[in-house]
Amino acid sequence: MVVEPIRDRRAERREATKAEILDAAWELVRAEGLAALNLRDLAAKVGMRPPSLYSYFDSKHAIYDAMFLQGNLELLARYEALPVCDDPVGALRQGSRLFVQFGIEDPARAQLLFMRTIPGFEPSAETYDVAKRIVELGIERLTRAGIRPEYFDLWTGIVSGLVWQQIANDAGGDRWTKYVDDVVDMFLAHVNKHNKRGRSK
Amino acid sequence: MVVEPIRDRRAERREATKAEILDAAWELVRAEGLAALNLRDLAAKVGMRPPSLYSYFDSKHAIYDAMFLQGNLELLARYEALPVCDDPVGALRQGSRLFVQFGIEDPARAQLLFMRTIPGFEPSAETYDVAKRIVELGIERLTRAGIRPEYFDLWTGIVSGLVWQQIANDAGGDRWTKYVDDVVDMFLAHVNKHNKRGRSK
DNA sequence: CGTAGAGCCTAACGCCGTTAGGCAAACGGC
DNA sequence: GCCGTTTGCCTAACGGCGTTAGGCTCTACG
Repeated sequence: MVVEPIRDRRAERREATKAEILDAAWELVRAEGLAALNLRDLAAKVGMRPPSLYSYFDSKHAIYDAMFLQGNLELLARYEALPVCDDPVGALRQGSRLFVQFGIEDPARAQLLFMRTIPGFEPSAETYDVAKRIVELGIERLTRAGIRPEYFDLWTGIVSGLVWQQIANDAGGDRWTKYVDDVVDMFLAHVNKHNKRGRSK
Repeated sequence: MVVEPIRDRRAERREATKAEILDAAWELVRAEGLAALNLRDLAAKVGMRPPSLYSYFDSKHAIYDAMFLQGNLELLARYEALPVCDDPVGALRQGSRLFVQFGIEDPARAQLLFMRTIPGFEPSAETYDVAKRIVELGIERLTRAGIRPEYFDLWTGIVSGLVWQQIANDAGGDRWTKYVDDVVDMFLAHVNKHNKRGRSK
């Protein structure tokens, strides 16, 4: 094995510090809320002065953007780690549970990823692509379950609403799993009814 | 008719100015986003210096609170102005359409009223009561349609999700009316199925 | 007419994100 | 092994934010 160029060591160190900053940011955001993040506290948490953060991120929005990317990568990884499920309905249920679980377990992250509440923050094109891939995975599941495209928006709205409602009500426990299953059932029953009507025409 | 005491004239004037400030705040919030509201622009819009706003509101959060109250009163008024609908299902559909319409027509207002995205802002007890009354009106409609309490949360989650989804996707037109009707149908079908199963036990 | 207070002002404070500029340590070429 | 460059962090400061202190002016009222 070749010796690593020293240059890479530096880059590694740099990436490690970036990761440390992001970890601290997540911690602050979880504790105080998404919009309450501020660079002075963040810098203090990683043992720096505020302006030094600008060696690693161009702006506060760039930090949000990096967090946005991290969150989406995490979600994508979980989707891909899901055991294969041959039953299309089971797969839809599985994916929906994953999404709701992901949203509920970290409300601040859900707010960053799925709501647009920070004024002036738009995810960069690169990070947005990952978000798109996740949407595609969801669409794949919907399609396999026999749901037609005109219902996709309705479905995402319903599932997001579930997450939002659980977060807003500080709902504990795992009652949400029943909700998810209920919603999958009712949605499938509804679109199947319409599909049949459509076919019989 | 007795002459109005001058004292009341002053109070009237004061209330008028408060209303003017709130109107300007709504305008700014609609144009720039909820969190982008700032006292300097707001003061300029009503022809004052920023500190003068403190003669009318104790803080920026007090302004949000007054807006929160106004928004809820508006929604309540619309609910009460709804023509009476004897058909329980029709009434549920009617109420749901009203809610979604209300949310979509002013996303910033919906964000203020139904999401908790402003750090540190909690509606005061007084204003919160109005919000509760609205929830009760919704529950009344659900009950009349034969839906049991355990489904209330699920329903509010679904309807809020619809609003959120329409806002997030900048969806224009009135496609949402179809969505609302779809959702009402599927929800009723679902809970009726469960009701019957429950009864047959 | 004198006094109280309402309504608005200017000045300033502390916090925020951000920029400018400096200084020491680490690096890479000779 | 020395020297210029680069890196990583620093201090100082700017403009914008919400907010407070304090003063001026004009109106209402005894």
